[in-house]
Amino acid sequence: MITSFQNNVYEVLRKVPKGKVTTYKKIAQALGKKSYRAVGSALNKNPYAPKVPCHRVVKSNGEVGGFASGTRNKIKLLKREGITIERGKIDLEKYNFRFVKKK
DNA sequence: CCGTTGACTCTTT
DNA sequence: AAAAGAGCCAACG
Repeated sequence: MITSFQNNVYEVLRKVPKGKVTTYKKIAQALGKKSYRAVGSALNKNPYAPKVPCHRVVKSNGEVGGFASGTRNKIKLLKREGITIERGKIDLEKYNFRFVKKK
């Protein structure tokens, strides 16, 4: 069962381009909420695996975070997209993606 | 409806 | 720097 909340998360995350990453917090903010945890839960159930790049979502402090198929695998995928990860952390300043802010 | 759990985040020790 | 506590929202039983 796909809830509206999950659908929102997937739609936003779908906009993240290859080679960039976002954080759970930003997604929540994009939805106008502070449900950081709920966002993670939604991604864990992610029914649109190839459509939604859940591996491009990291924690706000730069750590990779979690992954349904193993954090190790997540890191590998990110590196494959051209993202450099050092000591299990990502340069948010470098790869941080901004959702189109419509004024 | 209430309590527990979770791929989180921030502040304080 | 590392650990602990508090805050947050949604899904499940």
